Amino acid sequence: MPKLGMEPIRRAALVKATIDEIGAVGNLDVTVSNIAKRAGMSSALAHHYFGGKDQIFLAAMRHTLAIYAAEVRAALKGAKGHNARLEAVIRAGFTSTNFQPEVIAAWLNFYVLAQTSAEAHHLLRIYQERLRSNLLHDLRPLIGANAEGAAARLAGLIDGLYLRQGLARTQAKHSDATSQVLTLLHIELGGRPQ
Amino acid sequence: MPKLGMEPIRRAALVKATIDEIGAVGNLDVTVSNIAKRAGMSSALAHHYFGGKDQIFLAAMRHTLAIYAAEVRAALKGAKGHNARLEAVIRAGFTSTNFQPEVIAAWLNFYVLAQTSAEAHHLLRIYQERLRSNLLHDLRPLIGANAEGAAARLAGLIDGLYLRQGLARTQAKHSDATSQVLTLLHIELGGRPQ
Amino acid sequence: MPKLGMEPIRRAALVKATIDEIGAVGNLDVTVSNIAKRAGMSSALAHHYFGGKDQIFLAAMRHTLAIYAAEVRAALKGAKGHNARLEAVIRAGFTSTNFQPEVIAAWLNFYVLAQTSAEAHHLLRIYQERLRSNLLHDLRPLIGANAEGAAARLAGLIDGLYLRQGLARTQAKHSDATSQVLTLLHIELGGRPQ
Amino acid sequence: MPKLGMEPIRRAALVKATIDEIGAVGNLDVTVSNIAKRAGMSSALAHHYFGGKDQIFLAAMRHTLAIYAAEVRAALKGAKGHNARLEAVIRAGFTSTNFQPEVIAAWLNFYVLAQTSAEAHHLLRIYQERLRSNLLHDLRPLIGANAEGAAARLAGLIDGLYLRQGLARTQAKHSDATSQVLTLLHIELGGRPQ
DNA sequence: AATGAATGAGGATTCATTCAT
DNA sequence: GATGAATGAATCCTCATTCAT
Repeated sequence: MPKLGMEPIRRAALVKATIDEIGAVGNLDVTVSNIAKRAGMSSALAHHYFGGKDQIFLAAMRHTLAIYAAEVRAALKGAKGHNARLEAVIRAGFTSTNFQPEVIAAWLNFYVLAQTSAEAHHLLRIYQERLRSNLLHDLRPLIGANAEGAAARLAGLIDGLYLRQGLARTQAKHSDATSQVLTLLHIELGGRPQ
Repeated sequence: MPKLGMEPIRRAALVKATIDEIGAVGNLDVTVSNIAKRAGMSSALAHHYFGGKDQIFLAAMRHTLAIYAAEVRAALKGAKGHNARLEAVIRAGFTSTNFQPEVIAAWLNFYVLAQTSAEAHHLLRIYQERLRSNLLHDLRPLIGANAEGAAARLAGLIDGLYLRQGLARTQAKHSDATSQVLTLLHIELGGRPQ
Repeated sequence: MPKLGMEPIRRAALVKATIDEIGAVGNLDVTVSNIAKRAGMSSALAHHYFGGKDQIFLAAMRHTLAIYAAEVRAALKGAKGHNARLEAVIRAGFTSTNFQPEVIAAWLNFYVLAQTSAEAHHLLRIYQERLRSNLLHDLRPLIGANAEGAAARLAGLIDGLYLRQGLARTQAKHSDATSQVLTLLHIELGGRPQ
Repeated sequence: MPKLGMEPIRRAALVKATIDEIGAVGNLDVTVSNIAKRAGMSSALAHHYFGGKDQIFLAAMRHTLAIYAAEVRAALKGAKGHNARLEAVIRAGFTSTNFQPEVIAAWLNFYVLAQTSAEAHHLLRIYQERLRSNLLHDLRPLIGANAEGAAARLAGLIDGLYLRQGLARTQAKHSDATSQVLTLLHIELGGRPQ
């Protein structure tokens, strides 16, 4: 067998390497060569499988978003009731998987990429819309007309804490970020600030 | 006859051009040549005045931060009372000056720059700390022990809304962003969500 | 089951594809991959059968020259008398088969190839020599000492018209080219220009 | 040692180097690096002055065509009478300047370039049209209705002999080529072949 | 017989930066 | 003060070619 079926393996390795490399370098000025090296192959092969640097970035982005989406879905599966579901959605965003330095760095850079790449822009929009709709779905039964605003604030705070975490070079205390958002959820639902 | 006092003029022109160029391109992959062209001079002169690309970026960043700081200071000057001061701080961040597309794009890119440049990192930290301390200063008398958390949430939301605005290519409705934060302030102070 | 006798079929397909590809691209910057794709096989197989790009080009060249030679031979077979034979040789060069855009493009590129490839140079020489000798063979009995010059001019004109046809992107009016050469033949044989 | 007004000097050096390099390599697979090296500068500078490889080629082509045109013009200036003018036009094409190996190689490659580059195509068309019109201008008064055909044949023969000279690696006997065309002129004008 | 996998080599192009004037 | 000139160092991408299966 002529070493068949390498494509998915190679692609996965490249996607992983891309995120790691972006995390290591801190921006999108990563070279295809270095990504490929990190993934254990030649840059030519990376081009062969992805067609170009842009495609590699987009694949990495899709992967990151997919992981996030999967975590949310998994979290929702075990949650009963609106409150539990809202909590689950929030916690999913700050999972240790999602809150690794490389991933945070990648997220930030995807926002930059979205300034130039229509596709990246689109992907980010989808993420935002999904987050908003997830929150709205369970906020509405609880607080009705206030749900819209609450969802916007919760989503905004989640993104803002992510952004800020990119700056804090400390080993991410995701518990902090999580609890801030959960607190906001609490008070949005009518509880006292704490 | 050598023109006297050109330096500050040239530097200002370059700083302005840098922000505009970053806004136009959407990321930090702007060339010194293009910045210089935009500022009406040769790239060699840009190097002469700033020493290098990094310094140009940092100067642009300092400028943006300085503008922001000035707007906050001015807003605080006319504000009486804790509530008014908190509102002023919040509103200052979403001034039309600060909320121009180029400026938003620049902010985002400064976060990226802070991943690699210690100086940029430092500047962003100062901004964050100042925002936090401004909020804290007037929150503490009002809500005491809850002030810390409230400040973190308000600051996080401000940054998050900024980030999100970078994506929305619509002509910035800064009123929306402002009112979201003001609403959060309101409920953090014990009001009912609205 | 290994297919038997595939070799000649594959080789023929590649030769055909090469000429078409050169015609489509317009120069020798064609890739083995594209040629192979056009021929319905992998580039590895193309290498397997020909050993390398150079060999593929040479095979395509030999094929083109062979076709030409065959057409001349066929035309001569039905021609009686010196005049008829000369006409036949001339007409054979402008057959619709030989005068297809791809073929003309290929010819031009073979001249370029002959600048670097000794073998290509050799093949082109053979073609030229054969044309010259064909013309000479029937000119000599008719015009004696003038035959050498007349042959050189006729051959030169044939090649020149070919070259020019490469430029004219119009659907080849081979009749024009043919009649120009036939007219030259006429006057070389002592007729009045017309 | 940067001086002012280097541009025309550099451009001229690059054009010259391009023709020489094409002559040396035998085709258009020349590298900008090698052209630049031959011209005594870095490839970056070559790009700076021309913008890209294509532009370099076109400049070389324009230069070659301009030289040719100048030689024709000069030759015509000293020629009195239709016969003399026709001879002058013909001889000009085979001047030692135009008939250097590099120049012949360049011509051939320009024909190839014209298959892909609209601009190159255009330039070659202009050359052909000018040659045709030059010939026609002096043929018409002499042979009237036959002028069109004669011009086509003369132009075709000139190009064909050029093409053939590209193959003959012998130090160009331009006298031969010239005399062939002059003989054709002679017989087109009603003389006996010789 | 046939091909997917893989790569080394090379080339066009860009750009920050330096320097002499 | 100001700039044209100049380049070295990258970087993306392509492609002929090889090899294991």
